[in-house]
Amino acid sequence: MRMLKLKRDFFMQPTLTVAQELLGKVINFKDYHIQITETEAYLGDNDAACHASRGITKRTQVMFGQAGFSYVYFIYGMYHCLNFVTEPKGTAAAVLIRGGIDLKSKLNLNGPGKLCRFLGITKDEHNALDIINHEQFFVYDLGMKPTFIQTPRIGIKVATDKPWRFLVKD
DNA sequence: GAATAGATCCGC
DNA sequence: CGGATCTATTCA
Repeated sequence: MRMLKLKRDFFMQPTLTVAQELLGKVINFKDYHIQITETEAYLGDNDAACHASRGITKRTQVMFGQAGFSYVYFIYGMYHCLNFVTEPKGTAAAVLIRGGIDLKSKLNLNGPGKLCRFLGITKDEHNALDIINHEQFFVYDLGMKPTFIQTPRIGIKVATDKPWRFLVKD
């Protein structure tokens, strides 16, 4: 099985491209291997649904940084959501990991909050990590190209006309 | 300082 | 549907 660790070049691509290409990739987090089945693209420029659309804050500053970093935010007082930053420094954009499959337990982690709870990802410990140069937290490619479908994004109230959600066809 | 809404999930 | 209860924005 081919196991190719993604380089920063991958995340430097346009965000919509990265969101599509991430499907079928595997997140290695400590001893967990999560195959990504669902992503959403968030573009800071002209995307009202993006946290960074109204300027830089302490929470969103990571999205303005370099591609290939993790962006973990805390929401609703209970759940964390994992994103990967895309685009060069100065451009706020990220891909939200909405769902995946744990390759060991075969659990279907359908939902960003669920996924992060399973992995034990927290904003305090795992935000703004460089996943290109990290021992226990990175993404690798198995060389597979799953067929996917494209739908409007979920759980937001604005910009729902943008079909920037991608999920692997079952 | 207070009020409110939000990229969520679970239990009743 | 309501609860959990953090973060950022808006209003006073």
